[in-house]
Amino acid sequence: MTSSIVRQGATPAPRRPGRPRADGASPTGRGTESDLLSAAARLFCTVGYTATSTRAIADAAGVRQASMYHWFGTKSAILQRLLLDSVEPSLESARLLLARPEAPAVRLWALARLDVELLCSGDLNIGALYLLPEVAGEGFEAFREHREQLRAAYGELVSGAVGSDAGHDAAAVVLTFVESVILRRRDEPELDAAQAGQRYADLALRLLGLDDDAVARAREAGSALADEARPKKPVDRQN
Amino acid sequence: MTSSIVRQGATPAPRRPGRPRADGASPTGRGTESDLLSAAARLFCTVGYTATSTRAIADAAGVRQASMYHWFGTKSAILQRLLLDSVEPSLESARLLLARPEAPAVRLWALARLDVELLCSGDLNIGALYLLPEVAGEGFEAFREHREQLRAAYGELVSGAVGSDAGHDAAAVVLTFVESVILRRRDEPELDAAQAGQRYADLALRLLGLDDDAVARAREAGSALADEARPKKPVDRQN
DNA sequence: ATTATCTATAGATCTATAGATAATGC
DNA sequence: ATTATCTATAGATCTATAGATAATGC
Repeated sequence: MTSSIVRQGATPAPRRPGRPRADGASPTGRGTESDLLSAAARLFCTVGYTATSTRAIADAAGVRQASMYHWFGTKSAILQRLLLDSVEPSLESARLLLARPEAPAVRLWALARLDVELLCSGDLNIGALYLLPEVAGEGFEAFREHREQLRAAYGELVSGAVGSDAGHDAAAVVLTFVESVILRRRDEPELDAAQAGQRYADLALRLLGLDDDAVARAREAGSALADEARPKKPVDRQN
Repeated sequence: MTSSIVRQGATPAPRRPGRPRADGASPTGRGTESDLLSAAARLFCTVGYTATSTRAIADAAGVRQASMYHWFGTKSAILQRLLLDSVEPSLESARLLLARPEAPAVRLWALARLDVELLCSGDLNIGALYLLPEVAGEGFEAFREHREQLRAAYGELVSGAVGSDAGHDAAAVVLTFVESVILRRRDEPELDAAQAGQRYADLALRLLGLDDDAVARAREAGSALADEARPKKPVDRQN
Protein backbone atom coordinates (compact mmCIF):
# COMPACT_ATOMS: atom_id res chain seq x y z
CA MET A 1 0.00 0.00 0.00
CA THR A 2 1.27 3.44 -0.86
CA SER A 3 1.35 6.07 1.81
CA SER A 4 -1.46 8.60 1.50
CA ILE A 5 1.01 11.33 2.35
CA VAL A 6 3.22 10.89 -0.69
CA ARG A 7 2.69 13.81 -3.09
CA GLN A 8 5.78 14.55 -5.05
CA GLY A 9 6.93 14.75 -8.65
CA ALA A 10 4.73 16.05 -11.46
CA THR A 11 1.57 16.48 -9.39
CA PRO A 12 -0.37 13.24 -9.92
CA ALA A 13 -3.53 15.14 -10.81
CA PRO A 14 -5.74 15.03 -7.69
CA ARG A 15 -8.98 13.17 -8.38
CA ARG A 16 -11.90 15.56 -8.57
CA PRO A 17 -15.61 14.82 -8.35
CA GLY A 18 -17.49 14.22 -11.58
CA ARG A 19 -17.85 11.52 -14.14
CA PRO A 20 -14.47 10.56 -15.64
CA ARG A 21 -13.68 11.45 -19.23
CA ALA A 22 -14.50 8.76 -21.73
CA ASP A 23 -11.03 9.04 -23.28
CA GLY A 24 -9.09 9.16 -20.02
CA ALA A 25 -8.09 12.00 -17.73
CA SER A 26 -6.44 15.19 -18.97
CA PRO A 27 -2.79 14.50 -19.84
CA THR A 28 -1.90 18.08 -18.91
CA GLY A 29 -3.40 17.80 -15.45
CA ARG A 30 -4.38 21.45 -15.63
CA GLY A 31 -8.09 20.87 -15.67
CA THR A 32 -10.70 20.93 -18.39
CA GLU A 33 -11.26 24.68 -18.47
CA SER A 34 -7.59 25.22 -19.16
CA ASP A 35 -7.50 22.40 -21.72
CA LEU A 36 -10.41 23.98 -23.55
CA LEU A 37 -8.80 27.42 -23.57
CA SER A 38 -5.52 26.05 -24.88
CA ALA A 39 -7.19 24.00 -27.58
CA ALA A 40 -9.37 26.90 -28.65
CA ALA A 41 -6.45 29.32 -28.68
CA ARG A 42 -4.49 27.08 -31.02
CA LEU A 43 -7.44 26.48 -33.34
CA PHE A 44 -8.65 30.09 -33.38
CA CYS A 45 -5.11 31.26 -34.22
CA THR A 46 -4.59 28.77 -37.02
CA VAL A 47 -7.95 28.20 -38.67
CA GLY A 48 -10.01 31.08 -37.29
CA TYR A 49 -13.02 31.49 -35.05
CA THR A 50 -16.03 30.56 -37.16
CA ALA A 51 -14.05 27.85 -38.94
CA THR A 52 -13.35 26.21 -35.59
CA SER A 53 -16.26 24.06 -34.46
CA THR A 54 -17.08 23.39 -30.85
CA ARG A 55 -16.49 19.75 -31.70
CA ALA A 56 -12.96 20.51 -32.87
CA ILE A 57 -12.23 22.36 -29.63
CA ALA A 58 -13.63 19.58 -27.48
CA ASP A 59 -11.81 16.89 -29.45
CA ALA A 60 -8.50 18.72 -29.05
CA ALA A 61 -9.19 19.19 -25.35
CA GLY A 62 -10.01 15.51 -24.89
CA VAL A 63 -13.69 15.79 -23.95
CA ARG A 64 -17.03 15.36 -25.71
CA GLN A 65 -18.47 18.31 -27.58
CA ALA A 66 -21.28 18.96 -25.12
CA SER A 67 -18.91 19.00 -22.15
CA MET A 68 -17.54 22.31 -23.35
CA TYR A 69 -20.81 23.89 -22.27
CA HIS A 70 -20.22 23.01 -18.66
CA TRP A 71 -17.32 25.49 -18.67
CA PHE A 72 -18.37 28.10 -21.20
CA GLY A 73 -21.88 29.19 -22.03
CA THR A 74 -21.07 29.78 -25.69
CA LYS A 75 -18.20 29.45 -28.11
CA SER A 76 -17.93 33.21 -28.12
CA ALA A 77 -17.26 33.23 -24.37
CA ILE A 78 -14.05 31.28 -24.97
CA LEU A 79 -12.71 33.81 -27.44
CA GLN A 80 -13.75 36.65 -25.15
CA ARG A 81 -11.78 35.11 -22.35
CA LEU A 82 -8.70 34.57 -24.53
CA LEU A 83 -8.79 38.17 -25.75
CA LEU A 84 -9.13 39.64 -22.29
CA ASP A 85 -6.35 37.43 -20.95
CA SER A 86 -4.11 38.57 -23.80
CA VAL A 87 -4.64 42.31 -23.39
CA GLU A 88 -4.66 42.37 -19.59
CA PRO A 89 -0.89 42.12 -19.01
CA SER A 90 -0.17 44.93 -21.50
CA LEU A 91 -2.77 47.10 -19.87
CA GLU A 92 -1.35 46.42 -16.44
CA SER A 93 2.11 47.50 -17.57
CA ALA A 94 0.67 50.56 -19.27
CA ARG A 95 -1.16 51.70 -16.14
CA LEU A 96 1.92 51.24 -14.05
CA LEU A 97 4.07 53.17 -16.52
CA LEU A 98 1.59 56.03 -16.80
CA ALA A 99 2.00 56.62 -13.07
CA ARG A 100 5.80 56.70 -13.16
CA PRO A 101 7.93 59.85 -12.94
CA GLU A 102 10.39 58.96 -15.72
CA ALA A 103 10.48 60.94 -18.97
CA PRO A 104 7.73 60.00 -21.45
CA ALA A 105 10.24 58.72 -24.03
CA VAL A 106 11.69 56.36 -21.45
CA ARG A 107 8.29 55.07 -20.42
CA LEU A 108 7.23 54.70 -24.04
CA TRP A 109 10.37 52.69 -24.77
CA ALA A 110 9.53 50.42 -21.86
CA LEU A 111 5.89 50.02 -22.90
CA ALA A 112 6.80 49.20 -26.49
CA ARG A 113 9.33 46.65 -25.36
CA LEU A 114 6.96 44.93 -22.95
CA ASP A 115 4.16 44.91 -25.50
CA VAL A 116 6.33 43.37 -28.19
CA GLU A 117 7.69 40.81 -25.75
CA LEU A 118 4.17 39.80 -24.83
CA LEU A 119 3.08 39.64 -28.45
CA CYS A 120 6.04 37.38 -29.20
CA SER A 121 5.76 35.15 -26.15
CA GLY A 122 4.31 31.67 -26.09
CA ASP A 123 4.25 29.30 -28.99
CA LEU A 124 1.05 30.74 -30.44
CA ASN A 125 0.56 34.11 -32.07
CA ILE A 126 -2.13 34.93 -29.53
CA GLY A 127 -1.92 38.64 -30.28
CA ALA A 128 -3.24 37.85 -33.74
CA LEU A 129 -6.59 36.85 -32.24
CA TYR A 130 -7.72 40.43 -32.24
CA LEU A 131 -7.30 40.51 -36.01
CA LEU A 132 -10.15 38.01 -36.38
CA PRO A 133 -13.01 39.80 -38.12
CA GLU A 134 -15.50 38.32 -35.67
CA VAL A 135 -13.94 40.42 -32.89
CA ALA A 136 -15.37 43.55 -34.50
CA GLY A 137 -18.88 42.18 -33.93
CA GLU A 138 -21.10 41.81 -30.91
CA GLY A 139 -19.97 40.28 -27.67
CA PHE A 140 -16.46 41.68 -27.65
CA GLU A 141 -17.20 45.14 -26.30
CA ALA A 142 -15.24 44.51 -23.10
CA PHE A 143 -12.12 43.57 -25.01
CA ARG A 144 -12.43 46.53 -27.35
CA GLU A 145 -12.79 48.82 -24.38
CA HIS A 146 -9.60 47.47 -22.83
CA ARG A 147 -7.71 47.84 -26.07
CA GLU A 148 -8.94 51.42 -26.30
CA GLN A 149 -7.35 52.07 -22.92
CA LEU A 150 -4.06 50.69 -24.16
CA ARG A 151 -4.34 52.92 -27.19
CA ALA A 152 -4.93 55.90 -24.92
CA ALA A 153 -1.83 55.06 -22.92
CA TYR A 154 0.28 55.15 -26.07
CA GLY A 155 -1.33 58.45 -26.98
CA GLU A 156 -0.44 59.98 -23.64
CA LEU A 157 3.18 58.86 -23.71
CA VAL A 158 3.70 59.83 -27.35
CA SER A 159 2.21 63.25 -26.76
CA GLY A 160 4.56 63.70 -23.83
CA ALA A 161 7.51 62.61 -25.91
CA VAL A 162 6.96 64.71 -29.04
CA GLY A 163 4.54 67.45 -28.03
CA SER A 164 0.79 67.02 -28.11
CA ASP A 165 0.42 68.82 -31.45
CA ALA A 166 1.74 66.15 -33.82
CA GLY A 167 0.79 63.59 -31.20
CA HIS A 168 -2.34 62.01 -32.60
CA ASP A 169 -1.01 60.74 -35.89
CA ALA A 170 2.31 59.81 -34.29
CA ALA A 171 0.59 57.79 -31.58
CA ALA A 172 -1.41 55.83 -34.13
CA VAL A 173 1.72 55.15 -36.16
CA VAL A 174 3.64 53.95 -33.12
CA LEU A 175 0.86 51.75 -31.73
CA THR A 176 0.27 50.03 -35.06
CA PHE A 177 4.00 49.71 -35.59
CA VAL A 178 4.33 47.88 -32.30
CA GLU A 179 1.42 45.65 -33.27
CA SER A 180 3.01 45.00 -36.64
CA VAL A 181 5.23 42.51 -34.88
CA ILE A 182 2.13 40.28 -35.02
CA LEU A 183 2.31 40.36 -38.81
CA ARG A 184 6.03 39.74 -38.65
CA ARG A 185 5.50 36.70 -36.50
CA ARG A 186 3.10 35.14 -38.98
CA ASP A 187 6.00 34.84 -41.41
CA GLU A 188 8.72 34.21 -38.82
CA PRO A 189 7.32 32.05 -36.02
CA GLU A 190 10.73 31.71 -34.40
CA LEU A 191 11.15 35.42 -33.78
CA ASP A 192 12.98 35.94 -30.45
CA ALA A 193 10.79 37.82 -27.98
CA ALA A 194 13.49 39.61 -26.00
CA GLN A 195 15.41 40.62 -29.10
CA ALA A 196 12.31 41.84 -30.91
CA GLY A 197 11.26 43.76 -27.82
CA GLN A 198 14.46 45.78 -27.72
CA ARG A 199 14.56 46.32 -31.44
CA TYR A 200 10.99 47.45 -31.84
CA ALA A 201 11.25 49.74 -28.82
CA ASP A 202 14.30 51.41 -30.38
CA LEU A 203 12.56 51.72 -33.73
CA ALA A 204 9.38 53.07 -32.19
CA LEU A 205 11.31 56.05 -30.87
CA ARG A 206 13.14 56.44 -34.12
CA LEU A 207 9.76 56.67 -35.84
CA LEU A 208 8.98 59.62 -33.60
CA GLY A 209 12.04 61.44 -34.91
CA LEU A 210 14.34 60.97 -31.94
CA ASP A 211 17.99 60.83 -32.93
CA ASP A 212 20.30 57.93 -32.13
CA ASP A 213 21.58 59.55 -28.95
CA ALA A 214 18.13 60.20 -27.58
CA VAL A 215 17.08 56.64 -28.42
CA ALA A 216 20.15 55.25 -26.67
CA ARG A 217 19.38 57.24 -23.55
CA ALA A 218 15.74 56.15 -23.51
CA ARG A 219 16.86 52.54 -23.91
CA GLU A 220 19.30 52.89 -21.04
CA ALA A 221 16.68 54.02 -18.56
CA GLY A 222 13.82 52.17 -20.25
CA SER A 223 15.41 48.75 -19.91
CA ALA A 224 15.42 48.85 -16.14
CA LEU A 225 11.97 50.37 -16.08
CA ALA A 226 10.59 47.62 -18.32
CA ASP A 227 12.02 45.00 -16.00
CA GLU A 228 10.17 46.64 -13.13
CA ALA A 229 6.89 46.95 -15.01
CA ARG A 230 6.95 43.53 -16.60
CA PRO A 231 3.88 41.48 -15.63
CA LYS A 232 4.95 38.62 -13.41
CA LYS A 233 2.89 35.86 -14.92
CA PRO A 234 1.78 36.33 -18.51
CA VAL A 235 -0.93 33.75 -19.17
CA ASP A 236 0.57 30.63 -20.64
CA ARG A 237 -1.46 28.80 -23.27
CA GLN A 238 0.91 25.98 -24.05
CA ASN A 239 -0.89 22.99 -25.37
CA MET B 1 -40.72 55.21 -80.22
CA THR B 2 -37.21 55.79 -78.99
CA SER B 3 -34.31 55.62 -81.41
CA SER B 4 -32.34 52.41 -81.19
CA ILE B 5 -29.17 54.42 -81.67
CA VAL B 6 -29.43 56.41 -78.46
CA ARG B 7 -26.74 55.19 -76.03
CA GLN B 8 -25.64 57.95 -73.77
CA GLY B 9 -25.49 58.74 -70.07
CA ALA B 10 -24.83 56.02 -67.47
CA THR B 11 -24.72 53.06 -69.88
CA PRO B 12 -28.28 51.64 -69.86
CA ALA B 13 -27.00 48.11 -69.21
CA PRO B 14 -27.18 46.21 -72.54
CA ARG B 15 -29.53 43.24 -72.31
CA ARG B 16 -27.62 39.98 -72.20
CA PRO B 17 -28.87 36.45 -72.85
CA GLY B 18 -30.04 34.41 -69.92
CA ARG B 19 -33.02 34.24 -67.63
CA PRO B 20 -33.63 37.55 -65.87
CA ARG B 21 -32.99 37.92 -62.16
CA ALA B 22 -36.00 37.29 -59.99
CA ASP B 23 -35.38 40.54 -58.08
CA GLY B 24 -34.67 42.71 -61.15
CA ALA B 25 -31.50 43.46 -63.08
CA SER B 26 -28.27 44.51 -61.41
CA PRO B 27 -28.51 48.14 -60.27
CA THR B 28 -24.77 48.56 -60.80
CA GLY B 29 -24.94 47.42 -64.41
CA ARG B 30 -21.48 45.88 -64.04
CA GLY B 31 -22.62 42.31 -64.39
CA THR B 32 -23.16 39.51 -61.93
CA GLU B 33 -19.55 38.38 -61.59
CA SER B 34 -18.56 41.87 -60.51
CA ASP B 35 -21.57 42.16 -58.20
CA LEU B 36 -20.60 38.90 -56.53
CA LEU B 37 -16.99 39.98 -56.08
CA SER B 38 -18.01 43.31 -54.59
CA ALA B 39 -20.51 41.74 -52.24
CA ALA B 40 -18.06 39.08 -51.14
CA ALA B 41 -15.27 41.61 -50.63
CA ARG B 42 -17.42 43.69 -48.31
CA LEU B 43 -18.63 40.67 -46.35
CA PHE B 44 -15.26 38.94 -46.11
CA CYS B 45 -13.69 42.18 -44.85
CA THR B 46 -16.34 42.84 -42.23
CA VAL B 47 -17.53 39.47 -40.94
CA GLY B 48 -14.85 37.14 -42.28
CA TYR B 49 -14.65 34.30 -44.75
CA THR B 50 -16.18 31.29 -43.02
CA ALA B 51 -18.74 33.51 -41.29
CA THR B 52 -19.95 34.71 -44.68
CA SER B 53 -22.38 32.23 -46.26
CA THR B 54 -22.82 31.82 -49.98
CA ARG B 55 -26.39 32.88 -49.38
CA ALA B 56 -25.26 36.15 -47.82
CA ILE B 57 -23.03 36.86 -50.80
CA ALA B 58 -25.76 36.07 -53.30
CA ASP B 59 -28.34 38.11 -51.40
CA ALA B 60 -26.04 41.12 -51.33
CA ALA B 61 -25.32 40.69 -55.03
CA GLY B 62 -29.02 40.44 -55.87
CA VAL B 63 -29.17 36.87 -57.13
CA ARG B 64 -30.24 33.51 -55.72
CA GLN B 65 -27.71 31.47 -53.77
CA ALA B 66 -27.25 28.81 -56.44
CA SER B 67 -26.58 31.39 -59.15
CA MET B 68 -23.24 32.14 -57.54
CA TYR B 69 -22.02 28.78 -58.80
CA HIS B 70 -22.46 29.78 -62.39
CA TRP B 71 -19.62 32.28 -61.89
CA PHE B 72 -17.44 30.64 -59.28
CA GLY B 73 -16.93 26.94 -58.69
CA THR B 74 -16.58 27.36 -54.95
CA LYS B 75 -16.74 30.05 -52.29
CA SER B 76 -13.00 29.74 -51.96
CA ALA B 77 -12.54 30.71 -55.62
CA ILE B 78 -14.05 34.11 -54.87
CA LEU B 79 -11.60 34.86 -52.09
CA GLN B 80 -8.73 33.59 -54.22
CA ARG B 81 -9.72 35.99 -56.95
CA LEU B 82 -10.02 38.94 -54.53
CA LEU B 83 -6.61 38.21 -53.04
CA LEU B 84 -4.87 37.94 -56.39
CA ASP B 85 -6.54 41.12 -57.63
CA SER B 86 -5.38 42.93 -54.50
CA VAL B 87 -1.74 41.89 -54.65
CA GLU B 88 -1.32 42.17 -58.42
CA PRO B 89 -0.98 45.96 -58.66
CA SER B 90 1.67 46.05 -55.91
CA LEU B 91 3.59 43.30 -57.59
CA GLU B 92 3.44 45.07 -60.92
CA SER B 93 4.88 48.22 -59.39
CA ALA B 94 7.54 46.22 -57.59
CA ARG B 95 8.70 44.49 -60.78
CA LEU B 96 8.88 47.77 -62.59
CA LEU B 97 10.84 49.39 -59.78
CA LEU B 98 13.28 46.48 -59.50
CA ALA B 99 14.27 47.12 -63.12
CA ARG B 100 14.88 50.84 -62.69
CA PRO B 101 18.31 52.47 -62.43
CA GLU B 102 17.54 54.81 -59.52
CA ALA B 103 19.19 54.35 -56.13
CA PRO B 104 17.66 51.58 -53.98
CA ALA B 105 16.51 54.04 -51.31
CA VAL B 106 14.64 56.03 -53.94
CA ARG B 107 12.96 52.94 -55.36
CA LEU B 108 12.12 51.67 -51.90
CA TRP B 109 10.52 55.00 -51.06
CA ALA B 110 8.42 54.75 -54.20
CA LEU B 111 7.42 51.14 -53.53
CA ALA B 112 6.42 51.88 -49.96
CA ARG B 113 4.36 54.85 -51.07
CA LEU B 114 2.56 52.96 -53.79
CA ASP B 115 1.88 50.01 -51.54
CA VAL B 116 0.43 52.16 -48.78
CA GLU B 117 -1.67 54.07 -51.29
CA LEU B 118 -3.09 50.83 -52.61
CA LEU B 119 -3.73 49.49 -49.13
CA CYS B 120 -5.61 52.67 -48.28
CA SER B 121 -7.57 52.99 -51.53
CA GLY B 122 -11.18 52.07 -52.01
CA ASP B 123 -13.82 52.13 -49.32
CA LEU B 124 -12.97 48.65 -48.08
CA ASN B 125 -9.90 47.53 -46.22
CA ILE B 126 -9.22 44.95 -48.93
CA GLY B 127 -5.60 44.57 -47.87
CA ALA B 128 -6.89 43.10 -44.63
CA LEU B 129 -8.20 40.06 -46.50
CA TYR B 130 -4.82 38.43 -46.32
CA LEU B 131 -5.06 38.53 -42.53
CA LEU B 132 -7.95 36.06 -42.64
CA PRO B 133 -6.73 32.82 -41.03
CA GLU B 134 -8.32 30.79 -43.81
CA VAL B 135 -5.78 32.24 -46.25
CA ALA B 136 -3.05 30.24 -44.53
CA GLY B 137 -4.84 27.04 -45.54
CA GLU B 138 -5.22 25.14 -48.77
CA GLY B 139 -6.27 26.73 -52.01
CA PHE B 140 -4.41 29.99 -51.59
CA GLU B 141 -0.98 28.86 -52.71
CA ALA B 142 -1.02 31.14 -55.74
CA PHE B 143 -1.69 34.21 -53.64
CA ARG B 144 0.95 33.27 -51.09
CA GLU B 145 3.44 32.81 -53.91
CA HIS B 146 2.70 36.28 -55.24
CA ARG B 147 3.03 37.81 -51.83
CA GLU B 148 6.36 36.05 -51.44
CA GLN B 149 7.56 37.79 -54.57
CA LEU B 150 6.54 41.15 -53.16
CA ARG B 151 8.40 40.30 -49.99
CA ALA B 152 11.48 39.46 -52.06
CA ALA B 153 11.29 42.79 -53.83
CA TYR B 154 11.36 44.59 -50.50
CA GLY B 155 14.30 42.45 -49.48
CA GLU B 156 16.25 43.36 -52.57
CA LEU B 157 15.66 47.09 -52.28
CA VAL B 158 16.34 47.16 -48.54
CA SER B 159 19.57 45.23 -48.99
CA GLY B 160 20.61 47.71 -51.63
CA ALA B 161 19.77 50.62 -49.38
CA VAL B 162 21.45 49.51 -46.15
CA GLY B 163 23.91 46.79 -47.16
CA SER B 164 22.96 43.16 -47.48
CA ASP B 165 24.38 42.24 -44.04
CA ALA B 166 21.70 43.74 -41.79
CA GLY B 167 19.28 43.44 -44.67
CA HIS B 168 17.16 40.47 -43.71
CA ASP B 169 15.81 41.71 -40.43
CA ALA B 170 15.48 45.24 -41.78
CA ALA B 171 13.51 44.09 -44.80
CA ALA B 172 11.05 42.19 -42.62
CA VAL B 173 10.64 45.21 -40.35
CA VAL B 174 10.02 47.52 -43.29
CA LEU B 175 7.58 45.23 -45.10
CA THR B 176 5.49 44.64 -42.00
CA PHE B 177 5.67 48.33 -41.13
CA VAL B 178 4.20 49.18 -44.53
CA GLU B 179 1.50 46.57 -44.01
CA SER B 180 0.78 47.96 -40.56
CA VAL B 181 -1.21 50.66 -42.31
CA ILE B 182 -3.86 47.94 -42.65
CA LEU B 183 -4.10 47.79 -38.86
CA ARG B 184 -4.18 51.55 -38.71
CA ARG B 185 -7.05 51.67 -41.16
CA ARG B 186 -9.16 49.34 -39.04
CA ASP B 187 -9.28 52.04 -36.38
CA GLU B 188 -9.26 55.03 -38.75
CA PRO B 189 -11.32 54.18 -41.84
CA GLU B 190 -11.03 57.74 -43.14
CA LEU B 191 -7.25 57.64 -43.43
CA ASP B 192 -6.17 59.62 -46.52
CA ALA B 193 -4.39 57.39 -49.01
CA ALA B 194 -2.07 59.95 -50.59
CA GLN B 195 -1.09 61.44 -47.25
CA ALA B 196 -0.48 58.07 -45.65
CA GLY B 197 1.55 56.98 -48.66
CA GLN B 198 4.02 59.84 -48.29
CA ARG B 199 4.20 59.56 -44.54
CA TYR B 200 4.77 55.83 -44.40
CA ALA B 201 7.34 55.99 -47.19
CA ASP B 202 9.28 58.61 -45.22
CA LEU B 203 9.02 56.60 -42.04
CA ALA B 204 10.05 53.37 -43.76
CA LEU B 205 13.37 54.94 -44.64
CA ARG B 206 13.72 56.42 -41.21
CA LEU B 207 13.30 52.91 -39.80
CA LEU B 208 16.30 51.90 -41.86
CA GLY B 209 18.40 54.53 -40.12
CA LEU B 210 18.55 57.11 -42.89
CA ASP B 211 18.85 60.65 -41.57
CA ASP B 212 16.39 63.41 -42.38
CA ASP B 213 18.48 64.70 -45.29
CA ALA B 214 18.76 61.31 -46.93
CA VAL B 215 15.03 60.74 -46.49
CA ALA B 216 14.25 64.12 -48.05
CA ARG B 217 16.41 63.30 -51.05
CA ALA B 218 14.80 59.90 -51.51
CA ARG B 219 11.38 61.49 -51.30
CA GLU B 220 12.33 64.09 -53.89
CA ALA B 221 13.30 61.55 -56.52
CA GLY B 222 10.91 58.85 -55.25
CA SER B 223 7.79 60.96 -55.72
CA ALA B 224 8.25 61.27 -59.46
CA LEU B 225 9.26 57.64 -59.70
CA ALA B 226 6.16 56.52 -57.84
CA ASP B 227 3.98 58.50 -60.22
CA GLU B 228 5.60 56.66 -63.10
CA ALA B 229 5.27 53.24 -61.53
CA ARG B 230 1.75 53.68 -60.21
CA PRO B 231 -0.62 51.05 -61.62
CA LYS B 232 -3.07 52.75 -63.94
CA LYS B 233 -6.23 50.98 -62.86
CA PRO B 234 -6.25 49.55 -59.38
CA VAL B 235 -9.23 47.19 -59.18
CA ASP B 236 -12.23 49.02 -57.84
CA ARG B 237 -14.57 47.08 -55.58
CA GLN B 238 -17.11 49.76 -54.82
CA ASN B 239 -20.45 48.31 -53.94
C1' DA C 1 -28.36 26.85 -79.34
C1' DT C 2 -26.44 29.33 -75.78
C1' DT C 3 -26.49 31.71 -71.67
C1' DA C 4 -27.77 33.06 -67.09
C1' DT C 5 -30.70 32.57 -64.10
C1' DC C 6 -34.19 30.08 -61.18
C1' DT C 7 -36.36 26.35 -57.78
C1' DA C 8 -35.63 22.48 -55.04
C1' DT C 9 -33.00 19.62 -52.37
C1' DA C 10 -29.41 16.18 -50.60
C1' DG C 11 -26.21 15.50 -47.27
C1' DA C 12 -23.21 17.28 -44.09
C1' DT C 13 -22.51 19.93 -40.82
C1' DC C 14 -22.90 22.99 -36.45
C1' DT C 15 -24.49 25.04 -31.80
C1' DA C 16 -26.78 24.37 -27.89
C1' DT C 17 -29.96 21.87 -24.74
C1' DA C 18 -32.06 17.87 -22.17
C1' DG C 19 -31.39 14.56 -19.34
C1' DA C 20 -28.65 10.35 -17.81
C1' DT C 21 -24.52 8.70 -15.45
C1' DA C 22 -20.35 8.10 -12.68
C1' DA C 23 -17.29 9.98 -9.86
C1' DT C 24 -16.19 12.47 -5.05
C1' DG C 25 -17.54 14.69 -0.54
C1' DC C 26 -20.07 14.98 3.61
C1' DA D 1 -25.53 16.25 -2.63
C1' DT D 2 -22.49 18.06 -5.77
C1' DT D 3 -19.79 18.00 -9.68
C1' DA D 4 -18.21 16.93 -14.24
C1' DT D 5 -18.83 14.36 -17.52
C1' DC D 6 -21.50 11.53 -20.95
C1' DT D 7 -25.17 10.24 -24.86
C1' DA D 8 -28.60 11.76 -27.83
C1' DT D 9 -30.78 14.98 -30.48
C1' DA D 10 -33.52 19.17 -32.15
C1' DG D 11 -33.39 22.71 -35.21
C1' DA D 12 -30.93 25.64 -37.93
C1' DT D 13 -27.91 26.19 -40.90
C1' DC D 14 -24.55 25.71 -45.01
C1' DT D 15 -22.33 24.21 -49.61
C1' DA D 16 -22.93 22.38 -53.76
C1' DT D 17 -25.56 19.88 -57.38
C1' DA D 18 -29.55 18.63 -60.48
C1' DG D 19 -32.43 20.02 -63.50
C1' DA D 20 -36.06 23.46 -65.10
C1' DT D 21 -36.88 27.98 -67.18
C1' DA D 22 -36.62 32.41 -69.58
C1' DA D 23 -34.07 35.36 -71.91
C1' DT D 24 -30.97 36.47 -76.37
C1' DG D 25 -28.54 35.11 -80.78
C1' DC D 26 -28.17 32.90 -85.08
